[in-house]
Amino acid sequence: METEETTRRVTRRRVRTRANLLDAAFQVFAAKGFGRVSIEEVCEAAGYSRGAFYSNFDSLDGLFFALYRQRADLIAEQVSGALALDGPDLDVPAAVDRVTEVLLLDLDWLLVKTDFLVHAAREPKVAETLLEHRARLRGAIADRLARARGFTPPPAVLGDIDGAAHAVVAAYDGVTTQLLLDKDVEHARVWLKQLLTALLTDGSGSSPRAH
Amino acid sequence: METEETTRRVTRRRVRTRANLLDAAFQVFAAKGFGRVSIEEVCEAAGYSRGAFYSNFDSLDGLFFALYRQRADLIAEQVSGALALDGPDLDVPAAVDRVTEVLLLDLDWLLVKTDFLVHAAREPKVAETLLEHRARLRGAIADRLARARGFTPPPAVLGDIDGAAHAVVAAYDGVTTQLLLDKDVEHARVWLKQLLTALLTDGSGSSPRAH
DNA sequence: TGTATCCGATACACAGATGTATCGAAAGAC
DNA sequence: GTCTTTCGATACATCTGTGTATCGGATACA
Repeated sequence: METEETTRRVTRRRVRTRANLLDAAFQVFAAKGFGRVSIEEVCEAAGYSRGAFYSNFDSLDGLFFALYRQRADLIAEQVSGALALDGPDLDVPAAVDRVTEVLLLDLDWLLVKTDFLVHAAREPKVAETLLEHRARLRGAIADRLARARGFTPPPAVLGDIDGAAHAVVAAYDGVTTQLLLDKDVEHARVWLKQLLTALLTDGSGSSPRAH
Repeated sequence: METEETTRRVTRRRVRTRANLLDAAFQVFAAKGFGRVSIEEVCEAAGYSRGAFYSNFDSLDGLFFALYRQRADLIAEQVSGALALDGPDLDVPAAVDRVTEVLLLDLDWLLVKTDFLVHAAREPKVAETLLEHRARLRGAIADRLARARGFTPPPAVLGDIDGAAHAVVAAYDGVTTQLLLDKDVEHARVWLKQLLTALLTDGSGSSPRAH
């Protein structure tokens, strides 16, 4: 990996192999867990030798970080899209549906993301980055809520809109935890929708069975 | 580790070293993460050689499993105690307070527990065990809710009491995730209380700021 | 106290991963 | 096409962890 900031001749082959390494890493990490993976395994999965790896990254941690960044940004984009989709007004339930769809799309991603969480929990520098990502997500949600509900304040003891956004994220995280164990994506979706509805509305909705 | 089920000659030293190994393992796991820990490190931390380890366990996984079991049972007991504390009737807020206290007591435990979660997410056999633990916990909560609220059903779209118990666990998991990153136990406590209150009551409570 | 059994330390053989140094080949610039 | 720069394969030295086999001291029990 480069440490110098001299202008390299930035080739084309390089970006391809880098992308290949990242893709392979995602697969391997999802399958075995970050802690159980060696550099060699990633290289083998990508069809390269270790030389390629060390030419593009400087450690497994570095690769993992790049991988997380890449995928997280992608998801964040999708979420933003799902949030912005309908007009400047209302329809929280529809937004909840769309976001839920995006967030619980890929079980492998949830696995890797959780790996990254526990990794970050022990590396303050990394934790900071993750916290920023989450803050951005919350911000987008809060904006959406502010737009949607006009001045209808969130109910109950959640506090202001910011509190509601916090609650949304917490619900997402909570559902994710269960999902990682039972692998039932469909159930997780309806469950998350119910939770969000319960948190964001005044409890005037219907009362389907939760489980 | 024993595989035979023959009656060994009791043992006293054995239980002590086993306990020591488990304690050391907890420290080391909390500090570095399961995936980053070697058998040697655990032994060194405990003041034993690898011989002691292999005499008591047959792999790091085995040790980890035993460790989780030990601590999880302990916590479960405490939670049960906190739930059962007051009379057969009511006072959900008080119970929420006590349980919150117990659940968010030890950051190290949360770390190790999350490590165990991602571990279990990739080992169906382990996942089953964890799911059972969680089901028991939910059961205890549901019982408590049933006792406390009489026939006041949980509000909103959560469904029945079982759904409410599910929601409580989800809230706990969600708050844990954030806590692992920002390490702010106090904030997590008040935040969890608010979330639970929002989920379990009809929203008639006060409206403190959430964040 | 004697003694049969158990526990855990030590040594060894081996497997696998790491990082670096080197070099041929590929890719871009002209 | 050539020439220069960059990429990535290979080989090497090293290190760390693993599991096993063995043995002396510890422990329980009579």
